[in-house]
Amino acid sequence: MENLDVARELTLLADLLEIQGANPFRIRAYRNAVNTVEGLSRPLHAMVAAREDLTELPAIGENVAAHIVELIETGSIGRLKEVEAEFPRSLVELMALPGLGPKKARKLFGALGIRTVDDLVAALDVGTVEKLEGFGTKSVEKLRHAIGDHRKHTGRFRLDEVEQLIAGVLEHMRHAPGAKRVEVAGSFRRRRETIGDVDLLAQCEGDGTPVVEHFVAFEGAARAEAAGPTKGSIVLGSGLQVDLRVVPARSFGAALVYFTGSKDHNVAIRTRSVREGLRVNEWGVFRVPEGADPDELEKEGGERLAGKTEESVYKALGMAWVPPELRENRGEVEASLAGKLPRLVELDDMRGDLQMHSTWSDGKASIEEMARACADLGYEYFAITDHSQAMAMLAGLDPKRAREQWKEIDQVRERVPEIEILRSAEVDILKDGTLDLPDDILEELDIVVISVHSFMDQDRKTMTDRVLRAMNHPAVDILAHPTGRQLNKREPFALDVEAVLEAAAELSVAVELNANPRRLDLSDAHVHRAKELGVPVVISTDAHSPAGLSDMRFGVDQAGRAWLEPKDVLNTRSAKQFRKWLARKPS
DNA sequence: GCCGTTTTCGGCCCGACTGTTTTCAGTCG
Repeated sequence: MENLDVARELTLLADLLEIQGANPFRIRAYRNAVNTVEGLSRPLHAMVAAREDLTELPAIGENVAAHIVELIETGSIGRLKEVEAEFPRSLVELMALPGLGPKKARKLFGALGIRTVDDLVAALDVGTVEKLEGFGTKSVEKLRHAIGDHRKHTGRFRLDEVEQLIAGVLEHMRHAPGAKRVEVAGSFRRRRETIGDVDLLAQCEGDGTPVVEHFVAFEGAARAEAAGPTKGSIVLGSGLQVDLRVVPARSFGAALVYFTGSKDHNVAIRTRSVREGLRVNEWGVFRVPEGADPDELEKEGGERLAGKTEESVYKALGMAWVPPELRENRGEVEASLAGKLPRLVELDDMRGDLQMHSTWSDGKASIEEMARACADLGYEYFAITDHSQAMAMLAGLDPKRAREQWKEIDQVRERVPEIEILRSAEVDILKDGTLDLPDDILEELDIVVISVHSFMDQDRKTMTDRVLRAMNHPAVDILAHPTGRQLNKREPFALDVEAVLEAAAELSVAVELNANPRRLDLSDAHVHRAKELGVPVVISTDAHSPAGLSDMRFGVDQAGRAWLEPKDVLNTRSAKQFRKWLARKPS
């Protein structure tokens, strides 16, 4: 049982309690606990096994701690079973539909016995939903659209997909009448690995209606969901929802903080500000007048302290500006107040790229083309890591071809002297944990990268033992894409990541943060755990062409979400310092 | 259900838009 499984069960409990109509603050308490669990870098099952006190964790008290222990030790939560007896867990599937919340889900279930999206479709078809109190022709129409979208995609889009999907919207908004500036906020700005919907912010003085009207008229919009004087919402043909908010310059920074989120981050800073007699909303930071009832104030009532820039908003709250990647209420608020925010790793810090392929295996470009592309990026060094022989369909290298490749590397070293080329290979970890190239080849490589590409359905113990055995080979330097996941496509394979990271620390093996936006493997929480354990991290693109080298920025963003500083990332080191690390082991 | 520079009870972030409930609940972020 992984932390994500625990988070899922607790979320389910919160959702069902909401349908049941439980105390909203109790529901929020569960959701706060979920946020803690999702951000936790250590596995709860290990903490439970070690009899650690879970109530030490933020937002987890006696009750939730008991639920977690029960879940891990018995596989289920009694409290959840009780609620499920009243409302089936399939109802939360309904709540995934935009516009359908807990109240309506309860109503559909109570009045019509609807449990699933399929049930809902049937009821919509026979017209019984429309007759329900609280539902009308419009809401029925919206539900039909929502179901269509729901079936079209999994609900979330990868970061790189969203970049492409919103390019047209951003171009369109450049011509919005009266809009001075348009920024993307939300989870996209926080650089989460997947995005649910996109939040745009436009700056405009006075009435925002023309900006919103221009926005909803975007030709790529399948339909408009909402359009008011300060807010609009469209759904693109892909099913991606894009929301727009329009604010004046004096509020732009406050709105940017607010719509960048995360929700938990906002709640944390607002809760703090209430204690200071301040009020924070998307219009600014305001001092609540002595004796005034905050509920009676206008949205911009009271003395305005800040709002124009994000920096001013945080400063008014006694905080340093927080990088968007950190805004998850996982310690950044406290760190900001204490002046102890990390200086996150940036693209400019990167001095080399340690995984890429050439035409020697499944890459699209020659070694020389990759070398020149890396030199153009300003790197000091890079590693050519073509596949090993087990990857026959990818033209993986056997010992003979590896030696041939080295001759070509020598030639390219002469032709492109401005960059250091490391002789390497992405060596397959075979089914039994042995490596796919013989020791004499491994010893002659400058750097050895290993990874799993086969038998990914092994059980957790077999897979973990296999990876640990491979890591114990003295020639190994880097474990690449450790969990094998592909976002929205392939689940990570069963692996005890905690055990792997502990071994990496002991064996002085680095772990890769694969920067390819389809992978981003390890995840941010696991990378954070690597940092805690002192495991060196490398950020590599796994590029199969010169264009693929630009994926580095996705890896750097993810590293920022894991709180990584330049010193935590091996390939921020100069070539000389990196060479020193390579020489750390006798072999 | 959690939490404490209002410490073991009484709070808990704040605003916009939609649809339909003629004065506001539900949903969303």
